[in-house]
Amino acid sequence: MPELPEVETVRAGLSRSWIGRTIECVELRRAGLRFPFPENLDTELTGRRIEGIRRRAKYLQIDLDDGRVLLSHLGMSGRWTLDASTSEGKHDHVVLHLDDGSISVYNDARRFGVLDLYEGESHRLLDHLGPEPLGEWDAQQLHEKLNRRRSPVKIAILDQKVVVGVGNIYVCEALNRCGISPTRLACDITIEECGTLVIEIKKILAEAIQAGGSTLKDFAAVDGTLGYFPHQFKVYGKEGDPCDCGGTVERIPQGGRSTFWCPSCQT
DNA sequence: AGATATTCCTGGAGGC
DNA sequence: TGCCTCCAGGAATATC
Repeated sequence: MPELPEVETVRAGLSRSWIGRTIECVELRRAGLRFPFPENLDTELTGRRIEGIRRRAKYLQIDLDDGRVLLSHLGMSGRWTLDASTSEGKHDHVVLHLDDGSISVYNDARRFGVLDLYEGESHRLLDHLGPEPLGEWDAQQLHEKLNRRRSPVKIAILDQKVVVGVGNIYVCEALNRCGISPTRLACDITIEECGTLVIEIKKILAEAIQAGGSTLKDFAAVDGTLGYFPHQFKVYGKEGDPCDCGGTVERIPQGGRSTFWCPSCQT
């Protein structure tokens, strides 16, 4: 499941191949993914040159030469494959033919992804989003958001209005590094603890981007060979394993998903 | 407004 | 081997 670091690496990979290219032909193999595609998406994209690719939260914003933006979210299993040799895979939903003769394929088994076209600054999926964790994000901002929430801190951090891009894996890892129990109420997290959380979240995301950049310098994330980064997790998926502190990693359900944590050192 | 439940979807894992 | 059930999860959406 791509989290922010994965999306950032995909952005870098796509940028290298796509920027400056013109889309010559678009094949839509179905009418939509999570949401229906906008009307005539294929012809609207045809002839457009790609001028840049930005990222907001886990959304990719592909800037086109007519001022419009192609919005792409990978959902759980979405994947852009560049220089595809075939576009006949089982879940190949969208195919772009570029003016250098290459073929880019969007594949998404679970179809939680999004592909949309918009113009201007505003989009319904972007407008409500909270701060970027790797931007000017600090303890004060986090504390203000957590302050008025009575849900567990782990659930609150997953809320895109609190901070964007921190998914289930990295919130578990960050709380473990900070020694904070995922079951604590958000409003009980002190400003000092918010400071630690902000620092650790920034660090863990930056490390993951670094790992992606070095391990996947050939942009494996978008050439179809890899869905996960070979990243070392301390608690995520480690139920029953020993924690560094000597305790044992446990798994508990929170909001219908799994939280991995160590009750010995996270209090 | 905030909390909670539901929803989308398929592949993979475990049980028998 | 095969069938069945359950689970994973981002995040919008509806409901209370």
